[in-house]
Amino acid sequence: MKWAYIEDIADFKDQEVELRGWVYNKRSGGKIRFLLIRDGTGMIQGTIYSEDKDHPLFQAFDQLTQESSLIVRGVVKEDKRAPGGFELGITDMEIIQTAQEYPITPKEHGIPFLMEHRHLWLRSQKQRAILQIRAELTKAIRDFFDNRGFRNLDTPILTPSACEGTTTLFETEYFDQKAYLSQSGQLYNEATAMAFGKVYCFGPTFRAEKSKTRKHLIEFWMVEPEVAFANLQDITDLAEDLIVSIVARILETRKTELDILERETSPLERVKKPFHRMKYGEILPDLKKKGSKIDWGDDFGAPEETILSEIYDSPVCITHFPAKIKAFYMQPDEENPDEVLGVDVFASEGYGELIGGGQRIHDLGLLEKRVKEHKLPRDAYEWYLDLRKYGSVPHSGFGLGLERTLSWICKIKHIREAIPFPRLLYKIYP
RNA sequence: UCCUCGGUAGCUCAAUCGGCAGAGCGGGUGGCUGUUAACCACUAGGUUGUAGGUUCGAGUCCUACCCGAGGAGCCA
Repeated sequence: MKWAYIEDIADFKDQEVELRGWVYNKRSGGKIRFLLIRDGTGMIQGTIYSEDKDHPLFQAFDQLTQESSLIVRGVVKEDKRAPGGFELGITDMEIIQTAQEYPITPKEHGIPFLMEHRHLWLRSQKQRAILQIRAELTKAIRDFFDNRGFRNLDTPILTPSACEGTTTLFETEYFDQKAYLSQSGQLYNEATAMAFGKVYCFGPTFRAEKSKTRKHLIEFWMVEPEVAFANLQDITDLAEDLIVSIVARILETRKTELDILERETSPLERVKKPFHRMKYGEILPDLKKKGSKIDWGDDFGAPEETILSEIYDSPVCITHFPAKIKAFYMQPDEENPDEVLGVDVFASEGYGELIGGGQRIHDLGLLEKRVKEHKLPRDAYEWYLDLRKYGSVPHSGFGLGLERTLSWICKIKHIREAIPFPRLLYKIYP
């Protein structure tokens, strides 16, 4: 008999199939029994009917507990009464393992309990929907860059020094040296961009910051493109195109999952080019008008991100930040050296910063000066300075946080649900 | 790191002024021909986060600690 997956069940109407999966829930009614089976691709209701109270299938059914694993065989029937529109008339059942009392019952649970059982929570409908969209999002991002001729070149996770020298890094041993977990692939991207023109890296990054908010993970995934000869304008266009492209893909292919999450799609449908683009200095008066206490030179905080999404109902690009709040490698604006050619993209609906990036310093002298000003160990950056000695060109790039983007697309309350196993402040189990 | 709130059955929660520790779900037993987080009846299940203190008496009040949640700063 053919082993089928539930997501393809419509193709097997009136045919006999074998399904392999787990018990999601069961209900019984005297001479009829209902079994909700999930197989990782979907869910279907199986039915057993008999006049005989002691029918072997009833006996097997009665043994089943939530999340027991089993193989069932039967005929696929279309039935409007069944969730999903199809059901399986079970003719044969093989129990693989009878699950012990399953902790996550089909009732409400609290966050601490669910987090403690994250390895099981992943089986729930909403968690599956979020992570299904995550998988599609990753694919959409790769497709976007691959289709534009970008080369995917991985950057190291173990690094000899800080990329930006600001945020706290995880330190580890590297034989007789110290090493740090990467917090960005950018500096290495700049090297590969000089070798390949257009590159991107896509991998995990680590921040040892003691952040405890719904927008922060200790370990998160980031895609970082870097383009030789690109300026701020070019890279802002790229950032817009990327976001428009991935949102469109999710709307097109993951409607079912967005429905499971009860995600209203109209804010996503509004994600079209061009985005609102403003200089930092231009947006300040609007922020202040709405109650922000920000002054020129302050970085955006949570209140500013909230206000931005109150003013605009789609993503916004902010450029030309004060130099002192940005990283050492940011290219200053020629007309106004206190400002740098950086761009941040803020999501709508209060989800905050999705993208941070901009144009990098390509002048050797200026970069050397910045390294000194930021008190960075010059010998660790020697290779990075080399990139400015041998055919230096203006170049730009950015980083997009995968989990933040996913949180926004799914409109979930907390970023911890946007990754299978979140690493949170002081929390590394399971 | 700071601020706020919380910890009672496997889970979600209740317990009046300090006065016998309870319900729903889940488990077990039985019932029901179409259930949709099924339903109905019965049943088992407790070191009230830990340590100390006040009191005739503490889940409740006080002190310290542990754990968790929400928020801030920093960032993607």
